[in-house]
Parts: sequence; structure tokens; C-alpha cells
Amino acid sequence: MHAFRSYIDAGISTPVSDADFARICAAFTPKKLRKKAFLLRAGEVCKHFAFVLAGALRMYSVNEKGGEHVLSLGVENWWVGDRESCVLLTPSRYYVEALEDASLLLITHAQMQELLCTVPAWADLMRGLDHRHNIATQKRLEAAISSTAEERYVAFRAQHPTFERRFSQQLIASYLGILPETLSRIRTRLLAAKPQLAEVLS
Amino acid sequence: MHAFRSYIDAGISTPVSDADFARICAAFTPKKLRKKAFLLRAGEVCKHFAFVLAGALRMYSVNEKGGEHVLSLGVENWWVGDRESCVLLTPSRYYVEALEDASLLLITHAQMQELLCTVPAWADLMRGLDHRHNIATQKRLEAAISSTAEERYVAFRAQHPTFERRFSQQLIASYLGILPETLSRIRTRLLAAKPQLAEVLS
DNA sequence: CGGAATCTTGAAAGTGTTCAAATCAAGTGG
DNA sequence: CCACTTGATTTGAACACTTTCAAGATTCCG
Repeated sequence: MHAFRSYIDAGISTPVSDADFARICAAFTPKKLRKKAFLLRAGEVCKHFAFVLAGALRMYSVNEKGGEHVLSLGVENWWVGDRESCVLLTPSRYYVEALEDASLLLITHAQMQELLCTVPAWADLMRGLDHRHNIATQKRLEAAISSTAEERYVAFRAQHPTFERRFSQQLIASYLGILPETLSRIRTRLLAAKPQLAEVLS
Repeated sequence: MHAFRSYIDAGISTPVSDADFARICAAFTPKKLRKKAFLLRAGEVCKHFAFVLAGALRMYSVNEKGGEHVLSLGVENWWVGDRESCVLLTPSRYYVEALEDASLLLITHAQMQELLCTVPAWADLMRGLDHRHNIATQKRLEAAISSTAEERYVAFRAQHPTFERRFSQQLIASYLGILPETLSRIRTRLLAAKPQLAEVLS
């Protein structure tokens, strides 16, 4: 919980009062998720948006041919959930699955709306979050439509240095929109060109 | 201006008061832009975020090889601008150019913050906007990493039926992340397969 | 009527995918 | 501790899709 308060204070100009923090906490429900457990499956309505206290999750879609595409990776201090389904209460097209044992704080859209109205600092925080999320998604989109797989992988490594060791290559490949085989070839190619990166990659 | 008020009222639960609408209008500066004129060039700070009253604009980046990539198309009742640059006041990597003579309402980030604090309805509206923008960008990202060019084009046509006649094929191709030649071939292929679409495409 | 931009079409090259097999790694139960 | 199973990664060859470069055809405007 202390980590949660630090996260909140880091996102706004003046620290939240104890009273506001209590209000915020009251809106959330703690939840633990075992590795490989699901928070959401396609077809279900995403009742909760989740803040990740510990662990890691992925949100992904599955196409007709059974191929999976990772839309987002959520680790400590990130949010996961299908915004669209959560807001409109429509069935989701996504799965949200724990990649590691995870500790979450859940909030419904209704409780979120309530918080936004009653705690101005929370509204500030969420606005900043939406902003950063918008910017990050747009950058990823730009990379997807304008860069080669190798460029996207190099950029990904620069942006998320810790993900390389934490997540499997097939996961990263899916996040980048390529096949695991392709990522494997890219890595061998990069290693051949820049052997000094060996320890970072292995 | 009447169109602007309709846009606002459509996005919130209860219509804005005259006083609030006056406050909102006071925060904006009208601006006309001739076709091919720029609202923003790469390297500049995006001082204003813009609401489009009439006309059309595109935001695009230019890579080392001179290739352009359209990040967004803005038409009536859409917003255009580089969020990141506007908020952080950092130099932008994008160009924003009028595709048709355009009529805009400009607002600085500071004025936007002011409005968000003083007019709660405006904060609601912007929250909804950020939401929809997030959802739309994520869908486009998903399409970019999981669909073929042809699938993306078909989905694009379904989502933006009016854009087909309004914008050139090279513009649409750039938006989809493919070359104009590729889009031309895709269209020929689709027409051969489904001749009944002829009048829609031409 | 030009002239310029846009769209179309072709052939060759490049990039990433598909399918298949081999190798490697990790965890389980005996 | 070893044998076994399971999943992840690597590698290969053929294939598919998209790009590149180039040349024509078409359309749009002044």
C-alpha cells in the first residue's frame, strides 16, 4: 500500500491528504492472481481496471487462426485492463493473463467515476496517466507503421531495458508484432554485427 | 461557433451553461489556415492544440529517407496537435499541415489546464475525448501489428467511409503504413474480387 | 492546351512468414 | 541424480507479401 501512495504522489503536484488517500483506497479491491490465471477473457465484460502492485500481466487478442498479439505488458505501477469494455460495459475482445504471480488493486468504472468527482487530485493523476498512455501508444503505432522489425526491437530494448530478461522471446516478439522465429533471427544478426552486446542479450 | 457548442454538449451529460460556454470560448483563439499551410513543423514546440471547425489536416512524421508517415487525419470536430510537445513544451517531431482550407480553434496547454480546473464539464469532455482517442489508437496499433495491408484497408474504409473520396490514395496509404503502389494494387485486387464495390471506390 | 501531380502497372529485390526439424532448457517424478 | 516430458529457442528452405525502381496512363488545374 505504501508503494501505491508513492505512485500517486509521484504523479501529482502536491501529495494527497490522508483523507483523500483513504477515499482512494476505499474504492479499490485487492486481488492476487497466480501465474497463468486470467483477469479477463475474450467475450467477458471487463468489470475492473487494475493497478499492478507486483508481478506482471499481458493483455492480448487472439485472431481467427489462433495467433496471439500482445497489446500491452503490465508490470509494477502499471495499469492493465480493456478501457473500452470497462467504460462501455461491452464484451471485450482481449485476454488479460498473469505472466507471474501478481498482486493487483481493482476498481470498477463506476467507482473510478466517483473518485474522479470527489478527489480532484485523483482526476489530475488520471489525466496525466491518459496523456502518457496516449503518447506511448502513438509512438508504438508510429514504429509499427514506419519501422522494420529490427528497428522496432532495438527501440523496444532501449525503452524497456528490464523486459528483455523478464519476458520470453515469444512474448516480446508478439508485442513487436513479429514471429518468435523472426525475433530469433534478428537477435543472431545483431549479435553477429555487435558482439559486445552479448551479455546484455543473454 | 454554434457547431462548437453542439460538439461540447454531445460529449457531456448535461448541456453547458452560457457562462461556462463563454469561459470556454474565451480560452480559444480562432485561426484560419490555407490549404498546404502548416500549423506545426518538426523542431518547433507545439504551442497550441487545435479543434477543427471546418476543413481537414494531417499530422505526419518524416524519416531519415524522406518518407512521410501520417499519424492522424483531422476533420470537422476532431482535434489535432502533438500532445507530447504541447504538454511538455519540447520540440515536436511532427508536421501538422492543412489538406484543405481549415478553420480552427487554438488553445494552449496552460489555458487548457485553466479550463479543466474552472469548468468541470470541460474536464468531463476532455476525459471522454482522451478515452476515445486511447481506444482508437490502440485499435489502429492492433491492426498494424496483426493485420495485412488489405485487411487494414478494408477496416479503414468501414471505419471512415467518407475519407475515401475526401483524401488522396497516397494519403490513405501513408495512414495505413503502406506505399501508394501497394494500395493501388490492393484496390485492383478487391475490385476484381468484388466488382459491386466499383461505385464506392471510384 | 500544357504541366504537374496522382494513379496504375511491371519486374526484381527485400523482408517477414510458414512449416518443419533440430537443439536447448527447465522442471518432474522415479 | 538421471530419465523423461514439456516448452522455448534456433535453424533451414520455400513461400507470400510488400517495397523498390521505373515507366506509362490518367486526372486535375492554371
